[in-house]
Amino acid sequence: MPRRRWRWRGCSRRAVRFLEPTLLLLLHHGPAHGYTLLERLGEFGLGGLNPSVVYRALRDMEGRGWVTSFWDDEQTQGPPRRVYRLTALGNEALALWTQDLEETRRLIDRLLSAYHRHMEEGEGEHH
Amino acid sequence: MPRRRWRWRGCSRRAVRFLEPTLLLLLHHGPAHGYTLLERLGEFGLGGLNPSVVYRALRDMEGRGWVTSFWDDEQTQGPPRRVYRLTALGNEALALWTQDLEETRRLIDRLLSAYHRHMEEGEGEHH
DNA sequence: CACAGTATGTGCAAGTTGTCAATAGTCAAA
DNA sequence: TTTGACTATTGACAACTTGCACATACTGTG
Repeated sequence: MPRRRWRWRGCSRRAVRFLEPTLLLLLHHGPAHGYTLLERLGEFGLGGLNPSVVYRALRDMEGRGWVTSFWDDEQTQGPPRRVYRLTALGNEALALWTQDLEETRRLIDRLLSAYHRHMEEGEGEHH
Repeated sequence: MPRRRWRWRGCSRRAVRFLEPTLLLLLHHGPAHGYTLLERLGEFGLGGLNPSVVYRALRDMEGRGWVTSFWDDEQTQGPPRRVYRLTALGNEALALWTQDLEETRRLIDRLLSAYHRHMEEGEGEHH
């Protein structure tokens, strides 16, 4: 019963892994509504994520004290909106996340350079 | 009930995400035993993974036709060992994986450069 | 034989992610 | 004034992934 990783359920597997740091980064620029954040995710290649996933991530981050939220006073076309604001703790989390991202990038670099090096030597043959 | 992402159960969360391409890369150098692969993972920063995870990944990849396996004839100190060998399909999978890794790296780069750029401008303040 | 080390595999609990659908407000056309 | 479209947020559940504990089995040593 092999797991079917290749099916790539839903739209994105990689995207969600970077959802949290991206949200933190967006909020680092200033408070924002969930819906706005959802739209701006596209700028970082995380477009097309299911809204539920994004809202859930925001609530989770609130649970950890990384962000706070309150209902917006202003009237808009639609139901009341929640505004999220980064906390000091969230700011630290962002810093930790960037370290994590840098490590991840080093890992990828090592992998890719090993791959390309071996490709040049072996002419792309697998033995 | 916030999920506790920060607890980082076990040794590694990031590591498993790069397990498959790393195994494919190692096998690209030639056939190998699971146990050997397990040990060599450390070279790519994936050390300390639970053996079960690695063996399971290998069996899964076999299920997808990326690798084949057979029992080693040679006697060694221990039970018979399984030898894994990359298939042509696995070779293609590796190529696809590297594309995926390159995209991921671009994504990380975008995120990190946005972070650092904003840090320089804003002097590290979050609003 | 008991035990340590090598080598692989199974099962399940716990956690994560995707999808669907519910809710709820505003606006505009028919 | 009902219908539909768009804005916003949330809850519940199924499907999937991962970690851990343990099972198995073979070899060599005291």
